[in-house]
Amino acid sequence: MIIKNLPHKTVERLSQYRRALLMTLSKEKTHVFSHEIAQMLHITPVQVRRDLMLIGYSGNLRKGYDIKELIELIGKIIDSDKGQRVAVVGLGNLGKAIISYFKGKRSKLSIIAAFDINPDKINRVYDGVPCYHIDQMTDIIKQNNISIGIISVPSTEAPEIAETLVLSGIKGLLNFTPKPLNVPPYVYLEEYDMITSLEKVAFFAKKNDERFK
Amino acid sequence: MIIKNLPHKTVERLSQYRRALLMTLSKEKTHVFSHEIAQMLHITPVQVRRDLMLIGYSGNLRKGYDIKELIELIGKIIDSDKGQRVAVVGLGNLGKAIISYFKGKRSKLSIIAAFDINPDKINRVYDGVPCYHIDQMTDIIKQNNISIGIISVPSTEAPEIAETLVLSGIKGLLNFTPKPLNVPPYVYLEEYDMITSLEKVAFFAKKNDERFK
DNA sequence: TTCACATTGCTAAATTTTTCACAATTAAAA
DNA sequence: TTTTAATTGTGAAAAATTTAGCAATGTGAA
Repeated sequence: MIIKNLPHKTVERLSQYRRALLMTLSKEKTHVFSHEIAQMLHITPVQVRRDLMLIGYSGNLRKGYDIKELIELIGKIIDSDKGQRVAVVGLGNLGKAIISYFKGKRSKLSIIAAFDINPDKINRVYDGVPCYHIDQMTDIIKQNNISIGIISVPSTEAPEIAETLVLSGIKGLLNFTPKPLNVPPYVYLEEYDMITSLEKVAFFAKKNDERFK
Repeated sequence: MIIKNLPHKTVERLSQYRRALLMTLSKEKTHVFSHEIAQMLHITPVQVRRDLMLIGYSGNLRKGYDIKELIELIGKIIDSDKGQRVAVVGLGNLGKAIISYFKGKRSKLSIIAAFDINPDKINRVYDGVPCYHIDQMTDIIKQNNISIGIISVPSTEAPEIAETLVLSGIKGLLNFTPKPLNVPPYVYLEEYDMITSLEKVAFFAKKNDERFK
């Protein structure tokens, strides 16, 4: 299902709604109100309703939204029906953390390969994900039709890795190194830097603290 | 230095500007143009100039911005002059990754303690950060005036950990678990979920792919 | 010294995102 | 059956964020 021009932020929240709903799933509770979802995610109920409106989902006026239906619909919108395969490049602490976070998280995304240069790691399997040498990256990506790459190598290596991934035909990249990358426009790039998050927390914690003093 | 009502997004970008500038720092290059910063971070030059305007920094009309001066000014705005101390709770792969990311990243933020329940980890030092048992958390946080907590425990534990941290007097929290938390308004909470990032990449990669097909 | 021109700084406009406000609706209670 | 009360859905307003457009300026070249 394709809905044209879904706002960036809405896409992000849809993923969060689904995650939160999957966590609250139970036999007794089949429906959820907008204000319940809102409370879980620290946003407003209107925003939830607006997002659901954008994806054309209607709730029941007195019972709220059908949890199972909603989860399914979000899947139809944000997941690719064929599924998408993911590779993690760099199997250090972060790479391993990502893989174990992912374990058991159903979803149409599956991490099916990891790459590293450390011989101790190569040809071993981590949480169900086999690790290969980086030299094999292009081949394995092409063979397995992997379309998404997660970069968790040391930042000095990041640009070269990114280039190789792009040449291997990757369609989306998630860069966890602090090194800003450059990719062609047909590759979607998302960068996340922990330091920035932490500095943001530090800044607003400080500000908050002054305000509540 | 305090500038009232600095936009949320600007704070985030200031941190990124600093990081990017620290990476380009060299003897030969003392100045940088707005379009150079912009290119590194995939944003527009106008946006860079606007942000710098908000913090009251003036560049040189033909040479651009003085890199050293700018780094220093950003520090004056987003850092706390006394510095802020940080604790990592949960020393699994993610906790270790965070600590090692942080190593050597100067800055007024310092990770000075880690907490876990695994006896093998307790009383050991990881990348310069000592690990204590979670039972000691409140004491150590108070003694060392730690104001920021990073939560990297399994998501089931997160709410309890958050509560303890809040009671210990923490001012800001960075939650890496997919479990949404609740904290009082005087605590700044930032949540980051890798799965959401990855799903976003997947969604826009798919969309991009259709567009460029 | 004068000129050319790339860049900054900034106002105003545009766009995106969030919130308000309230009519419509319907499940459950009376 | 009627009433009540809580919730949805949404147009319109507000707020936040980004971008356009351009005058002003200062550097280096002529």
